[in-house]
Amino acid sequence: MTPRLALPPTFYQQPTLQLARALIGKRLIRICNGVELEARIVEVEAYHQDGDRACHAYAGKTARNAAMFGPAGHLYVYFIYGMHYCMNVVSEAAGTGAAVLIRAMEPLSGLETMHANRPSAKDHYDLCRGPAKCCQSFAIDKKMDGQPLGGKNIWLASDTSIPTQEIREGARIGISKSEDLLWRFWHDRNAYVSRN
DNA sequence: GCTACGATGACCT
DNA sequence: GGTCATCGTAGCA
Repeated sequence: MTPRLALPPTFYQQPTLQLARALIGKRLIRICNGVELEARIVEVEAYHQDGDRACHAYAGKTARNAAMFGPAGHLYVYFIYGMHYCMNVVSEAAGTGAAVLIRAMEPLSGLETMHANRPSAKDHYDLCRGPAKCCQSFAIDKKMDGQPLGGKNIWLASDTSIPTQEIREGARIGISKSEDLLWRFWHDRNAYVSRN
């Protein structure tokens, strides 16, 4: 079994696009009702206030996106479509609005609890195959907004060795602005990715 | 105060 | 591939 050690704060200080790539293969670990949930990240999208009109921080800081302007390595969790939550890893120095959206993960352990958290999932592939599904399986909502990764309830741990050449990049999904930016990164031909 | 809409998912055809 | 549930924000009056 791979180590459970949290990644150091310096990991989150790399530029947003670089961090987005680096997040592919990392493991997200969360303690939920005493059960350890673990999954590896297989799909992400980067968002940055500078020149990215799809970024929630593009128009400046508000109560909703405040966590994006906070220190790197914290969570930005937002509510969308009246019923879903999505989680981001905050990047860049405090004062800059940028983050990486976790779009899909491959469940590794605690699958029983994930299914309990997300009853509509028909199989383990469907537990974390989409940003809102990740939050549902991991029981992440607004209460986690602004929380640090590396605390005792939730943290990121080292790689599950995905070769760099297996990481693909392309246009982000579900946005209607700045669609030209190729800021989505995913593990090629991975069945847990929302779209290949 | 009012209103449009969104970094989605479930279900239908 | 299409529809729609459901509500917090932001933008505007």
